[in-house]
Amino acid sequence: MFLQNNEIRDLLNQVADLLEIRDDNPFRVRAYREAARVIEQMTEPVASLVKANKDLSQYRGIGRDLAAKIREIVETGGLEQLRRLRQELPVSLLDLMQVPSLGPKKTAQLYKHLGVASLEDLERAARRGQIADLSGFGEKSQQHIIESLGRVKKSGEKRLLWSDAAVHARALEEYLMDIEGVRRVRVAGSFRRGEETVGDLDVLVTCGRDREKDVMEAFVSFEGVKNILSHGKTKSSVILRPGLQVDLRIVAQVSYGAALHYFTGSRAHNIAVRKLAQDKGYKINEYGVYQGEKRVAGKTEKEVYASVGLTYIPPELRENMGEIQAAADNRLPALLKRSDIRGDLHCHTRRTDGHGSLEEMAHGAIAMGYQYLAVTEHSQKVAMAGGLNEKQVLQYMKKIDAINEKFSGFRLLKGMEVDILADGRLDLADSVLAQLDLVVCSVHYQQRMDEKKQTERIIRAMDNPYCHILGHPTARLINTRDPMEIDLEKIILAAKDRGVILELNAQPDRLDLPSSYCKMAAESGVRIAVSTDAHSVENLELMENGIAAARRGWLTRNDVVNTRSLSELLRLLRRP
DNA sequence: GCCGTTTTCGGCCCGACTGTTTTCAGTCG
Ligand SMILES: Nc1nc2c(ncn2[C@H]2C[C@H](O)[C@@H](COP(=O)(O)OP(=O)(O)OP(=O)(O)O)O2)c(=O)[nH]1
Ligand SMILES: [Mg+2]
Ligand SMILES: [Mg+2]
Ligand SMILES: [Zn+2]
Repeated sequence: MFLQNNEIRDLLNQVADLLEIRDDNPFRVRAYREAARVIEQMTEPVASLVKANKDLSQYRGIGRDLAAKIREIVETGGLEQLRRLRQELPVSLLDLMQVPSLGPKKTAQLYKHLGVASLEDLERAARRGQIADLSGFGEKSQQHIIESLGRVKKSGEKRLLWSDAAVHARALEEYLMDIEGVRRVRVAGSFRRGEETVGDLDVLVTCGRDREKDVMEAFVSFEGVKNILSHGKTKSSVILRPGLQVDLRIVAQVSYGAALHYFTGSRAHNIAVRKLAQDKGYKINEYGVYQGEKRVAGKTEKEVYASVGLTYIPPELRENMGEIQAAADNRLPALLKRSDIRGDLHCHTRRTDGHGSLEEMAHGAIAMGYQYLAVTEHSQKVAMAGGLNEKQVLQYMKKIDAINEKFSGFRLLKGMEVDILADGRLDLADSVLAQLDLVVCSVHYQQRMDEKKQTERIIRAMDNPYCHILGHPTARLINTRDPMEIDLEKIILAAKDRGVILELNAQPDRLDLPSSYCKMAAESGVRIAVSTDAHSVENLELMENGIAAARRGWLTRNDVVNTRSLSELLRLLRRP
């Protein structure tokens, strides 16, 4: 099969690392890394673009040379340049680069003078005391290397799910807010951008005059700290007991906006905004926007953006993926927000594998401020969840009708999450589906089929006129299970043709349909349902997760069906 | 290697912390 975007990204990053160890032009190195980033962020598989003879140099950051190299990678599965580099330098040097404190220069030094080419070599050399004598190293850095060897990220070691990081973030915020002199605490970085997973927590703090030192002291003394990596006046890094790194930055109040902008990133976004400032005769750093020595902005992020002629850019969009041009043209979308949401279109109760009763879920939804909640139990095929057969569905519908009698201004929608069988038929008879308010169809079994078959299976399910929503379309579980091999472009077009809605499942390890495909779907005119797939009353609050993912996909109120009133929603569902 | 209503050549974001170093390079955010 053709290489995936992530595999192409890895090859380009390998070239970059090896060039850097060889002390090549740093800007050339950067160009490879930038191309790798662009490819990682692309929604479409690069292989498809190459096959379709698309001109890759249309992408900013990919020029004539890199376009040709990417094409070579897709067509041959490798890159001649990389093979040559690997003859010149052992590829295991890339492992050395993973050791904290070892970058390209020190790696080259270790290899050149001590023949250190692997982590084992490194440990041996350090323990024998050979490294301390090397120029640029000393006793401390040798000791540091020994300690750092334990912190090398193994391949396959996972980034934290956003929702897991949130638990640590909240605890830390609380601790920091209680420190005397602290004014503001903000978790920035990938966490604030709402990424699916985060590599660390980046926390910005402002405090009263001359309190910086004490505040920093208090931070590194946090009970959860296992390890202090660095400890300076304005910036420190620690490792918490669960292995999570936290970077803390302290600035004065006047720099809050500029610092928040810096620390929220992304790196690529920062570089692009700072470049804009340069072009306009300004300099942006974490302290403010400067014209010469004079600070001209920086108290708020809005000020920072305004200084370079941009409207405020929401954190979720800050990836240098078109948001800066859109802000310059004042055409950023009004992103989906919590107050837009009128209901939830996917949940389970105790009748199958949920925990709440129908009444409890209804009251939970009302407490969320909703007009409707679709109860979508599993169908019979999903036996381990106690899925319902046709007869049971009809009985259950009566029960829901009875409960709905008690409400005004709110309704439980009679739904089902119907399993898509291996051949694309649905797990319940059309005669039953026809009586439901809402049908979510999703794949639970046989997720390993070749792409063509799997895609046909799903499109066949969407052919059923009662299929309203395609549930968790890729079936991925973040950090656990890869997405199914499917042609999502085809599925999006098929959904468009049939009036099928795609689900953005808000479960923290699903976030499925992934954001970039949500963007593609919305651009194709396909609507999205942001659904929690709640299995308990508390789970209804996962809507926030879904909204963050939707925002990263540039979705607006208009793109999302569960922003509609009940009557509008029902009108918008396809009918046979 | 990329890029261009200032440029097709000459720039490419900017700064904190550490350790090794006599004034700063390397790494990292
Ligand atoms: N201007 C500038 N800012 C940077 C650079 N590297 C990092 N930053 C800023 C933007 C990042 O979002 C922020 C935090 O850095 P991190 O390494 O923690 O990255 P981030 O949180 O985006 O992703 P992560 O999930 O931690 O891998 O610091 C850089 O090279 N230049
Ligand atoms: Mg981070
Ligand atoms: Mg960080
Ligand atoms: Zn479900």
